[in-house]
Amino acid sequence: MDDHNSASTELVERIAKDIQAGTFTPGSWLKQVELQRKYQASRPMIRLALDRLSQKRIIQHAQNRGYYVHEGDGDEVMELLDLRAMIECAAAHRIVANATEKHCDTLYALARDFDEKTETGSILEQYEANLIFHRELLSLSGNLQLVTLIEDLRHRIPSAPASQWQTRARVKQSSAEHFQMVEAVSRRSANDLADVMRKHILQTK
Amino acid sequence: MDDHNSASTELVERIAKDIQAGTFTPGSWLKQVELQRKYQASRPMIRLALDRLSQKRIIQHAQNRGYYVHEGDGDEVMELLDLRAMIECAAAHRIVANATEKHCDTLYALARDFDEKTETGSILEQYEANLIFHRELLSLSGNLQLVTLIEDLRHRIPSAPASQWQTRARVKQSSAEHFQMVEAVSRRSANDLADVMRKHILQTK
DNA sequence: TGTTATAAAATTGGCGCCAATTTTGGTGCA
DNA sequence: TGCACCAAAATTGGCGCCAATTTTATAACA
Repeated sequence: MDDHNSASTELVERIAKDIQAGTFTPGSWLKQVELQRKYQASRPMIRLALDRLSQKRIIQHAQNRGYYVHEGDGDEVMELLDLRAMIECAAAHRIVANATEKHCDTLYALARDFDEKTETGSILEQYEANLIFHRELLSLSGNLQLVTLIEDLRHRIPSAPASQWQTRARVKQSSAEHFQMVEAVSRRSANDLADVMRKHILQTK
Repeated sequence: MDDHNSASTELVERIAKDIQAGTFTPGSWLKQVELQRKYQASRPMIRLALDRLSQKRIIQHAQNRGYYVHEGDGDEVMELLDLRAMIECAAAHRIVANATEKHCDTLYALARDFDEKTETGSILEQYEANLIFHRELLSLSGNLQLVTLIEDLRHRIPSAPASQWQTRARVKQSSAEHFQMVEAVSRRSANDLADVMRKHILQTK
């Protein structure tokens, strides 16, 4: 469909992923020539990608100085997490209402998948398995806009990979919470699901 | 702070407002030369604005064909309204918890303001007075991210000014609902507030 | 008369250039 | 030695150009 669009979109996603992965730490400058080399893209492409990322609040822009990775204000991060929790909890009722037996099985499989990555996989693999689980869970709300919205919100939360997924204990707890969510869905308990989700999100600082 | 940014941001807002106002109807093409004339801006500026609007899902892009005003899929519009309702209702509890007497007075004043615009003001004035009321109400949630998020969501709902604010009856009902919201806040009834908000949002098709 | 092929016009899209601004490094002075 | 000032280098930012594609208009043909 769109050829040009896919090129720049892909570029945006690659940079965003590298920011999440910690290749570019919060506060560091994203120099255009450097990005040109790193991603083998033309200058205008890079500039477009940077503008899009700044619109998404993933990076910030300073006139005549350039773009730098957004440093999460303590309050802002809390607000974003809070907002995520609000929305996802509100979706809990829809999720349990729409979930069939088959959906539960799928969710369980994805939860197991994440759990395995916990042991063997790289941090990036863990991150992605986690994303897939949550995407599947939220899609049960029946509202596709909600799924993409939450994903956008996620991107806006500054990555601190070192602290975020640092302790194995925290990752393991996340995995355990995933199973608790699946269980709550199976039991058709919206309130329990909402509780676990809120805890899951807010603790995943 | 940002000079360049403010220029393009302003341009984006002007075009967005014109789209909301119905100057550009859903489905119509946004030709770059035309926009250049209309907004007295350079080609790259226009292109940047168009890209930003397409990222915001306000307009859509077709490779080598151009940009056109996003035509709301029936389902998509419903999902967006549904999402708005979910989030705002979830915020209802926070709102009543944070609202002081003074806040209620402010809200009442804004509700009255909208009501007056209902009689005397232009459609655009009504639209803006409505926006201000809701912004004030939502800001009581204590979460600034939520306020801007809802505003973004609003922009993504295709305007049909002719049908949206067409009937005076509907506008009057909106105004009445505003007062009901203020009353619910005053009575510290989160559930009532949530109910009115949901109704208000979903009926404002 | 309706349809297809072709050419001209219009529109979009990518790229490089150069000016404006900021940062950096060095020099002179108290 | 520390500080202020100045010049050079680096970086960003806006603009116009031209190629690629699509659309429209025209003409030829069944």
